[in-house]
Amino acid sequence: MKDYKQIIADKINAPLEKAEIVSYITETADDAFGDYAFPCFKLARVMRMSPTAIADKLAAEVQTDEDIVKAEAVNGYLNFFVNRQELINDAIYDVLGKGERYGDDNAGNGKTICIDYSSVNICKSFHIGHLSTTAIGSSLYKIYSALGYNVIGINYLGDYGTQFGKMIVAYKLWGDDEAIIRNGVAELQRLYVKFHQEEADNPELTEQARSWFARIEQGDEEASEMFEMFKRITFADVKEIYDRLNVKFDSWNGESFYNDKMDAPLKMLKDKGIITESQGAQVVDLQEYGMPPCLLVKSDGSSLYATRDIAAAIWRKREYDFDKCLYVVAYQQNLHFKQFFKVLELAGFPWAQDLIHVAYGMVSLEDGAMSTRRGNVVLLRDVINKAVERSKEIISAKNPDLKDKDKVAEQVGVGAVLFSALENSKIKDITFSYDRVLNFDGETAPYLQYTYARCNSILEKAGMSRYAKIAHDPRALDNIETLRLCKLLASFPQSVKDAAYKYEPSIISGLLIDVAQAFNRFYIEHRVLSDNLSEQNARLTVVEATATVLKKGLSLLGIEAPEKM
RNA sequence: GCUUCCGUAGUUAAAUGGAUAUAACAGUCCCCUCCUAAGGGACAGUUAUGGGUUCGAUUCCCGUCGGGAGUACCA
Repeated sequence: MKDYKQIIADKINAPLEKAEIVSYITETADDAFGDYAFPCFKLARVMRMSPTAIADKLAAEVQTDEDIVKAEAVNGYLNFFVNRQELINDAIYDVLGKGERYGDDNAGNGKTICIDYSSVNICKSFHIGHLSTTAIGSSLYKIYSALGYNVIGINYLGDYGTQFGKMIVAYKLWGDDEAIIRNGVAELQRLYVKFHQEEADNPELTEQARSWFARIEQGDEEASEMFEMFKRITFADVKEIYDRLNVKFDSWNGESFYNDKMDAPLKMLKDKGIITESQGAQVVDLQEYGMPPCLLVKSDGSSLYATRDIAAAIWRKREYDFDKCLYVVAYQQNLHFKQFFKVLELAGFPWAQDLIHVAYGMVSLEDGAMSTRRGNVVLLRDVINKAVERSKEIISAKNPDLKDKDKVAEQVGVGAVLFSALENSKIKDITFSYDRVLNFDGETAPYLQYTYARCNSILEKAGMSRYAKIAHDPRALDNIETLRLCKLLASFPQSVKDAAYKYEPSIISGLLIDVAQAFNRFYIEHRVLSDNLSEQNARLTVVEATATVLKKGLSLLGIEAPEKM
């Protein structure tokens, strides 16, 4: 695509730096106004003229050519019309030329980025509260990879803490091996909930749990064996979910991995005089930064969450030499991240500014917050199963002869679930609703997949695959629907970059919805397959370019695009 | 209390400080002898509130109201 803003800036004879002019140029709100606009209001003071007069004057001075065919002044805006036929052509051939690599970039070559996401807890079932971190993290993984970064996906397992002592106590008291084999994590979960119920009346249990956890830490054989069993059961459970969601990790180093890696960082912080003692605990005072102190060592000498996170950040920097390290974790932990980032900064690590907390909103149920302890959760597996079920129902109603029905139903159902976590700004809270996840109409993954399948069906019927080189009639593309669609296709690479640098996959999902809507309008207005071959060939290029962008965009969200549905 | 995030149609959301605030869902009504109706179209309906900055504010600043989250030995 040509850099129209630059081209236009060169044609504006205003007393401003070119870069500043470029920064003011926007796309028009309505294509009736042209394609790009330069608002003249800021010039009013400099030029001592009204914006309307300035726009008139500048418009008269613009030299039109084959790129910029018209400039006109409207209400203080200087509006430009580009050569739309060429814009359409450039957009299509840019997509077709790059194919599935459209949107890729080399901006990240030679750079490493760590993404800490999903981070499951041992013994806890995978519920919808874990969907956001998993879907957003996995999508950012794919987006940064497309931009050429070397990406390290880290599942920072929650595999450390007194709760595992509690699990052992619960297992020894009420454990039922058959039920565990049959129900896996769900059974562990049941034991965990039971423990918390019983613990309320029997504080003795808490003491036992503490001592069992101490035995895990000391490497006691019986304790370790049980702990390993809990881990195996949890992994079997989450592996199934990750496989279905097509989510991958390069490292599973969890909290316990850093158990023996905290002493050196603590000593270093002490040597630098950052740590002070307060109420028996060792803390970093952050009052002058408007934050409560960051606790690193409890009064009983044991470590805390922040201690492990600091050790982990230092270890990761040494191991991966990351350019950035992202933590895809809910905003509830905003303060925690601000604190430990600040501690690392105070410790003199310049890379502390490369640690980024990618915060997202909470998921709650219609009847309130979820709680693993109270057993009030919606399991992700159940949600996926219901979505796949729904997808099957629709297929049998609308397309009963479809091949690979089960596979397509899985792709559509899983897509719908993933999309629900990626469609909106990540910071928004979500109230989980089956009605919404199971609705496959409108702005949803199935709508995008359906539109892709529509494109594909036309391409298949046309019986050819590469349209780029076939002669075609450009007049078949000279219409507003094609223009709007092609502008969206052309903006895809920038959206991929924006999504990466704002840590916001919804920028891509939003664009894909716009693309699908624009395509479906194009589809209704302009029949593709026809006897007029040069017209057909021209429109086929639009269809193929749309299919390419939809498929690529969906893949960056971690969603598959079935050829037929 | 303090810190912080969020308040846009009935609901869920969009909008680098720019032109008439944009979609979807739900509702009512149209469109399959026509490339997949998981689609398209029509109708109706929105910036919490009071100030300020600005030529121009959903966007930036201050206050008020409402909601979420956090706030020392959990993670």
